[in-house]
Amino acid sequence: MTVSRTADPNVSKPAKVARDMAEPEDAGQIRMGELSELLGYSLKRAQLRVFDDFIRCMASLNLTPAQFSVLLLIDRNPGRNQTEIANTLGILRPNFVAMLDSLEGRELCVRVRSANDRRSHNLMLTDKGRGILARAKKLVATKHEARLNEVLGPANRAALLDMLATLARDF
Amino acid sequence: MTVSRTADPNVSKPAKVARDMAEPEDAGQIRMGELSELLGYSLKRAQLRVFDDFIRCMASLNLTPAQFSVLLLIDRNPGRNQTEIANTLGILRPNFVAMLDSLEGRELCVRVRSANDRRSHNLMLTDKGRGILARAKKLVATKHEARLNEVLGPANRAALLDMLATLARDF
DNA sequence: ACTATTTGATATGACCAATAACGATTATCG
DNA sequence: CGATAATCGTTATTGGTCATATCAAATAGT
Repeated sequence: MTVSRTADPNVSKPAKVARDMAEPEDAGQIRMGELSELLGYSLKRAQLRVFDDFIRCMASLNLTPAQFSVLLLIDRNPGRNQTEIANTLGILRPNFVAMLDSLEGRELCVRVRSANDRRSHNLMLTDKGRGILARAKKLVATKHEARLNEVLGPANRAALLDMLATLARDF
Repeated sequence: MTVSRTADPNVSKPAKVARDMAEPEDAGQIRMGELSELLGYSLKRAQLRVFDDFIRCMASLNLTPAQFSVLLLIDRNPGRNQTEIANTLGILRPNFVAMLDSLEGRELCVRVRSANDRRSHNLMLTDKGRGILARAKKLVATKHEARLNEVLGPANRAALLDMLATLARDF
């Protein structure tokens, strides 16, 4: 993609507001055209904002959205191997290795060689990992999702979630 | 982020469906846990799908979502400079250079040194660029957005767009 | 005039996505 | 059994995007 996370758009050039005449007549706001009707564009924009807020809310725990989702999934499905966890998150197995290295290096989870199949690793959280995850969940609920509820309202938030799930599933 | 575009998630391991007993009792679906309630997660997932479809719909014209948005913006705001266009799209100026190089190389737009300010380039579409843009808009309307309407329904699509705009604006 | 700022551009680094390939292990099946 | 194929985690590598610092040229401010 291309839409940046920090190059805040529509900064609107507050410099030279209300010009005292004499200029090519434009110099005003830039017209978005049918861009405002493009679902994909708004989708991307909203996603970047939401992720940004998520990261800010998690700053004290230093967890990215992806890391959070991995911890969550391992906690809910202890003993699954890397391929299974990576696949359900849409992460390719090669790229999942470094990610697990990081989490395991922080002692949030462990790889345990499976007894049945000595090729695979059974993944599970450490006590520390469960503690961090619990704190992370609280932060998400009280800071992140709470803010979403403020902006959207509970009903809209639920409706939005439903539509997004529909898109991710049936599109 | 981390969610991949092609590592299709929830492939669900159709191998070994309906096992004839005798297994560690799990081996079934992986539990998503509160991940299904995480707005950011669904947002990302949906965004990747929509962009993927956009790219497929545009395959004949070879336009990415970002390139399409640039052409659209230049068409609606001819004569603006690179900084202005890049900023409103959330693209950083350095990263916008190669993008314009590509579009200009395909003769879809041109940079014209400004007479007033000889530092800046006035951007405008070529005739070819306008032609491509017109065809692109048709493809988006008849293939891409039409499909979104099918899956969501017109009312839901409008509501979704509104909520996403709200998020991108007020969040 | 002198300094500061702006514009487009270059170079570079960090990170993510994607593919191919490898060693170790397990499954298949003739 | 034994050969072949498939799977698991891993490494290496490539291409793409995002971000920062910096530059020369041009302009603005004083």
